[in-house]
Amino acid sequence: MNIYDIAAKSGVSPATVSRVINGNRHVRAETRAKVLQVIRDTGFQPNAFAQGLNFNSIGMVGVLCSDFADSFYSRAVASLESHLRVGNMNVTVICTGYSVERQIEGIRKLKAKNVDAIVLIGAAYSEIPESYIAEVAQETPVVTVTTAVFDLPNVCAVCCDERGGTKTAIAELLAAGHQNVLFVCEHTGNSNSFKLRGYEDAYEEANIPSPKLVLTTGNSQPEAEAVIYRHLKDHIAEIDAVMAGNDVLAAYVLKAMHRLGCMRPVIGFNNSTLTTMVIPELTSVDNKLEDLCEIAVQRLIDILGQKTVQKKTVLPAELIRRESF
Amino acid sequence: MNIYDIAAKSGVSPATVSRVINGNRHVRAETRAKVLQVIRDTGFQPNAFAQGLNFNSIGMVGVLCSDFADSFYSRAVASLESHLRVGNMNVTVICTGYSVERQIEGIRKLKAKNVDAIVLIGAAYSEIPESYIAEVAQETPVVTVTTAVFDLPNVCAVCCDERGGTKTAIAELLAAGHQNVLFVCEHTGNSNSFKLRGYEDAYEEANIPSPKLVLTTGNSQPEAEAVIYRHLKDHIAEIDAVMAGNDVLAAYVLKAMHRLGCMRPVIGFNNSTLTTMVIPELTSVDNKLEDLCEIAVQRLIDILGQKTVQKKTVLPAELIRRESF
DNA sequence: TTGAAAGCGGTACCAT
DNA sequence: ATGGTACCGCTTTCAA
Repeated sequence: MNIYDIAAKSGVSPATVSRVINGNRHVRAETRAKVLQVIRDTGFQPNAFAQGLNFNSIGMVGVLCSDFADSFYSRAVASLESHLRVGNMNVTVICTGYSVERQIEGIRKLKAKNVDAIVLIGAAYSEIPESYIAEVAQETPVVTVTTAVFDLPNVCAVCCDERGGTKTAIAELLAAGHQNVLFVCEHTGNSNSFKLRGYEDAYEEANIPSPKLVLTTGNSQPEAEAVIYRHLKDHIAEIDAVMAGNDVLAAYVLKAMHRLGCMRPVIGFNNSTLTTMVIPELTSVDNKLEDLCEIAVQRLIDILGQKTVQKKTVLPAELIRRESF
Repeated sequence: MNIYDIAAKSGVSPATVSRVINGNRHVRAETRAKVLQVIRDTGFQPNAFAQGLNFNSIGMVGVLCSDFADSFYSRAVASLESHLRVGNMNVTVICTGYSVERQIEGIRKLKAKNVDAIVLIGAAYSEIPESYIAEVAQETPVVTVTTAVFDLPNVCAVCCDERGGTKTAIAELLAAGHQNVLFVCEHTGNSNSFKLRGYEDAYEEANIPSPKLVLTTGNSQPEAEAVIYRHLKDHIAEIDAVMAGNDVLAAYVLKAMHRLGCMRPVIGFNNSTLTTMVIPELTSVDNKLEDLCEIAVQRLIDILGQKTVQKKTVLPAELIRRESF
C-alpha cells in the first residue's frame, strides 16, 4: 500500500495525496475529504523511510548514556522520551559504558541512523575529544545533559550546579559541627570532580582546613559496598559525616553504618526514589534531572527550528532534607 | 556526500560503490580497496533512509513498556539493547503508561516508524485486543517479554514462571510455619493475577486453607508506601509474613515494619539491585529478566531471519535467599 | 567485474 | 486546485 494506491482509489494524483498527507492548503476541501476517507479506510501510513529520504529527518533523537540500568540514566531517558513524544519525536538509546572508544562508537552509530539530534546524558561524555563533537555537531545538533564542557557551535548544555549543590550540603554539615566529612564516589573524574570542588568550597568558605577525606569505590556495585564497609569499619572514628556522589552509594553507607552499629549524618545525591526506600530516609541533593531533561528537549526543538538558543543553562541544586541528616 | 561522490572520487560507478558497501563478492579486490580507501578518507556513511527504503529495514527494534523510570523496565531495555547492539540493531523506546489506548497508540507510532520488530515488555500489554496484535504482527513481528497471552502467527512470548516462583516462595514461608502470608501488589490484574494463583497453589499443596490476604496499593509510589504502612499498623497481629509483587513494595514493607517496631519475614519479586540496598537485605524471587531479554532478542533475530521459533518460552523463577527471610 | 538505469515511496516544483 | 515528473540516495537487475 503506497501513495499511488491511495491516489488510484481516490481518483486523484499522487501529488494530491501527498498534499493531503502533509496538510498543504492548496487542496479543495472536497478532494481532501475524499482522500482522507480512503486513507482511513485502508489504514494507510506513509512510508517513513521515503519521507525520511525527502525531509532528511525521521523524527528520531539519539540518546547516549553510560548505563541504562542505572536509575539516574533511565530516569533521564524516561523524562526525555516523554517530552519528545509531545513533539512527535521518538528516542533511540544506546548504552556506551564508560570508555571513550565505545562512546565515540555510539555517536557514530547514531549518526549512521541519521538521527535528528543527539543527547548525551552524564558527565562521562566530557572526555570525548572536543574536535570530534565539533565535527558531529556540524551535521547533527548535540545537547548535553549534566555535562557542560563543549563550547561549540550547534552544541548546547543543560546542567545542574553540582558544585554549588555539594557546597551547600557540606556547608550545612559543617555548620552542624560535623567537620570531618567523608566524600564517597566511584571515581574522582567527571562529575565528581565538580562535587569535590564544592566540597573544598564549603571548607574554604567556613575557614576550616579541608580534611580531604575522599573514598573512591569503583563502578561495580557489590565491590563499592565492600569498599565502603571496610573503609568505615577502619576509619569511622575519624569521620563525622558522609556525603556520597549518588544515592546508591549513600544507601551502602547507611547499610555499612547499620552493620557497624554506628550512625553519622549521611547525604546522597540525585534525590532518586531510593531516598525513601531506605532507613533512615536519605537526605539528598536534588540535581533537578527532570527539569534538565525538559529544558534539554526545549533547546533541541529550538535548535532544530533554527532558533538561537542559550548555549549553557545551569540550574541550582536543592538540598532535600530527610532523616539521614 | 553520497554514493555518487564516492563513485566519482574512486573512478567507478555508483553501482560498484554500492557493491563494496554491501560486501558483494563481485568486485575486483583492487577496485574494492580503492573504493574503501575513498570511503575511509571521506568518512562517508551511506544514507540510512535510502538504504531503509530499499531494504525496508533500518535495523531498529521498537520497545514498548509502561514506565521506564521503573527499574524493572529500564533493566529490561538495557538488556535488550545490549543484545541487539551485537546484531547491529538499535532500539527505540516508548513509554505507554497503563492505559490500553496509549499502549495501542505506542504500537501505532512504532509501526509508523517502520521498525523491524516490536517488543512488548510487561504484563500490562496483555489487555490489548488480540485482533489488534494479530493485525500488527502481519507486517511486524512481535515478541512479548513477561507476557504470554497472544497465540498468534508472527508473535512469540518469552516469560518467567511467576506463578511457580510465587508458589515456591509462599511454600517456603508455610513450611517455616508462617501461615498468614500477606500478598502486597499494586493491583490484581495482569502479572499479579499469576502471582496470586501461585499464592493459592502453595496453600492448596500444603493443604492449608488460603487466608487470601491481599493488599493492593495502586501504582503511585508515595501512596503505596502510605497504604502499606496503614495496613500493617492495623493488621500486623494477623500477619505472619509478607510477600510483595515487586522489590520496591517489599522495601516499603520493611520500612513500615521498622517504623512499627516489628519484623516478619518478607519476600520481594524481581531480584533487583534494590535487594542489597535495604536493611535487612531482601529475599526475592528472581524472574530472570536478563535471561528473558537475551532469549527474546534471539527469537526476534530468528523470526526476522525467517526461521521458525518456539512460540512460547517459560523460564523457571528462582528464590534468592537473603536476610529478610 | 563493471556500468546503466529502473525502481523503492514519497515530496515539491513547474505547468496547466 | 490539480497533475506530471524530477529527484532524495541507494540497491539491484540486466547487459556488456
